Amino acid sequence: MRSILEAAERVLAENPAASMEQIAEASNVARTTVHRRFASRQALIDALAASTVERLAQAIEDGRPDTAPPLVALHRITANVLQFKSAWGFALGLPATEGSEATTTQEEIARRCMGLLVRAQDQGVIDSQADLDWVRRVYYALIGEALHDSPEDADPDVLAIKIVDTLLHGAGPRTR
Amino acid sequence: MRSILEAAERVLAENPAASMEQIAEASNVARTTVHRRFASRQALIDALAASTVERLAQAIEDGRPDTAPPLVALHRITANVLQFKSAWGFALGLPATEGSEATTTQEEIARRCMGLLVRAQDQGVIDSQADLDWVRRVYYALIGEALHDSPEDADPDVLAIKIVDTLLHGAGPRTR
DNA sequence: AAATATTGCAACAGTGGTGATGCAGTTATC
DNA sequence: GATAACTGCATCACCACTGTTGCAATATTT
Repeated sequence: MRSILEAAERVLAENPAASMEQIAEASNVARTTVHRRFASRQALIDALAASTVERLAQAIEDGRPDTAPPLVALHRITANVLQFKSAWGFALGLPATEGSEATTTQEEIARRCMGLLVRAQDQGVIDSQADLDWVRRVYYALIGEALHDSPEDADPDVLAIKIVDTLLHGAGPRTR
Repeated sequence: MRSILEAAERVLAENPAASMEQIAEASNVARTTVHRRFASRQALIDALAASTVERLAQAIEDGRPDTAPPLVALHRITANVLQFKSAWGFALGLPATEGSEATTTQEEIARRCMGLLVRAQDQGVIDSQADLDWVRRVYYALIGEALHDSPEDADPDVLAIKIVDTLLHGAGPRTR
């Protein structure tokens, strides 16, 4: 059950169009068995997406987004998410069914993130004029980009520093 | 010929797994005709990717990346690319064959971009400590993100300002 | 050990896409 | 206007994937 989802993660990460056969093979199970657990390919994908996004939400929660000081939370959450995504990230981009559990949780995560950004803005960590929706999307993009080339080797904390620094100060010259 | 590629762009943008049939239909042509022009599905995709990335390179060149002042070039190129990508951007993410014409041109574009960033750094527009490879990827990501929600309506110049500003200064408080 | 559930295997029908071909009608070229 | 090129259409063989089922073998429970 869980092992099938794990195998699916691995296989689909390499080839999003992989067949049920390949997934079954990767989890050392007959294709029929997969079909017995998951009525359809879509059902499997939904289950995978839901399970993964659920754990992502947990990793974020561990950073205490609405109680820790914004900067601290930002760092901790970034590091947690990096670590999680580098191992399980693929399934988060999976095309889950409209209105599925995965989608709902994703939205919940976005709300959590916005809440954190609002607190950061209130405390002057983010410019008061900033478009927080844009900031959030940039934040997401930076995380994705950081993983794009430093998959295994890099220390999540180091990467997190880089991301938060870029998010807040950009690439322009430092005036201090 | 060209009209088929244009239709393919439109159709594949909505559904990357679209069939030759759907592409043919969208270009008001019989499926056989498509097959007569493009030996295989992959050949069509390669041609589409090559043609598109070629025009992107032109749009970048129009911004004079290695003669105009870095900030000016950055703005102009960003606006040009935004405009181009909002209309034709999808095909740029297409899985072209290894070592195809499209891939080569992509690399050429990346080199052009790096050259511009180096000049920007030399002139103090970008921090002398900055990791230019990272900056370039962040730049790409910002462009992608900007298009993600403002597809048609927005003025490319306004978006370009937002992107360059974020790239150089981030979301932190303004000290001026 | 007996009963139950789970699995692998083989086989099947169904679907949908790919790529090719022959032919007849249409369009462009000279 | 004749010729050559192109197109649509119908059809074909072929393949890969999905989803189902029956059955025998294997694990699990009790």
